[in-house]
Amino acid sequence: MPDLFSVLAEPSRRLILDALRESEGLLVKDLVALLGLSQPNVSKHLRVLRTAGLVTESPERQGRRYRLRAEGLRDVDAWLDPYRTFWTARLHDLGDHLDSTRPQEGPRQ
Amino acid sequence: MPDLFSVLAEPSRRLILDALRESEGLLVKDLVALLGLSQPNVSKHLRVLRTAGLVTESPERQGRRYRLRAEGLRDVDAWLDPYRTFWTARLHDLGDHLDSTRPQEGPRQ
DNA sequence: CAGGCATATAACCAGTAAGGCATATTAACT
DNA sequence: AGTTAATATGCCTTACTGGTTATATGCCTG
Repeated sequence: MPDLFSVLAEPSRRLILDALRESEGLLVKDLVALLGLSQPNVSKHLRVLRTAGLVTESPERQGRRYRLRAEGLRDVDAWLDPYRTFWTARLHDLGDHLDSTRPQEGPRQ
Repeated sequence: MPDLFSVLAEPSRRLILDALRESEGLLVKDLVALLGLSQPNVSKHLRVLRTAGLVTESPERQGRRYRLRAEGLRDVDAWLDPYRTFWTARLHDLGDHLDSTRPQEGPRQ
């Protein structure tokens, strides 16, 4: 129910996503250890993320493995899109001073 | 001080950005009329957006013109980037089954 | 210089959500 | 079944923030 941006507004939540992105699946306890957050806190955040479609959960021998579901972020990407064309236009106007602030840029589609 | 995602988490704020994106500059009163929000409310949001570097303000004959500053969104784009590669990879691995399963966002598992 | 717009700011209220602690649930193992 | 490990949930408190109303500021214009 809460929209994607609100979900991402929580720093801890982004940390969780980052962690999951780099590890292809983690147990709650791993996240707790990794991020130094309390277990209930992590569980709560995971729930929000799951509801938002940003992570998936699957039962495992000892615990539940959470994995990133990056496709959930496509909506953000989509929202960003019209703005993106905007700033590329700008870029061209201003003479790439923008690029210098950002090493490797993967060109948008 | 508040991070970009928190700023974007506010629906009204996104509306303002959208409006500015499509109009190349608007006065506060225009935004008020356009979005049906109260003037102080709009002003507050604009301040947040300005602080976040998402809009610029310039004095005008009768009022202040606010313009979109899309480059401010590059950080979001940058954050998204590693995830983006992720989902393109996935897509390619799984043979687009993701796309088909995502007409309107499936219920939670 | 007075009056009026346009906008910002201040003070305040209310909803909401994060975090902590305790407890419930579930699952494996013995 | 009893114990333990892993995770989820409920309750409570607290902090933050959006929204409103009222007021201040600044700028034109007459």
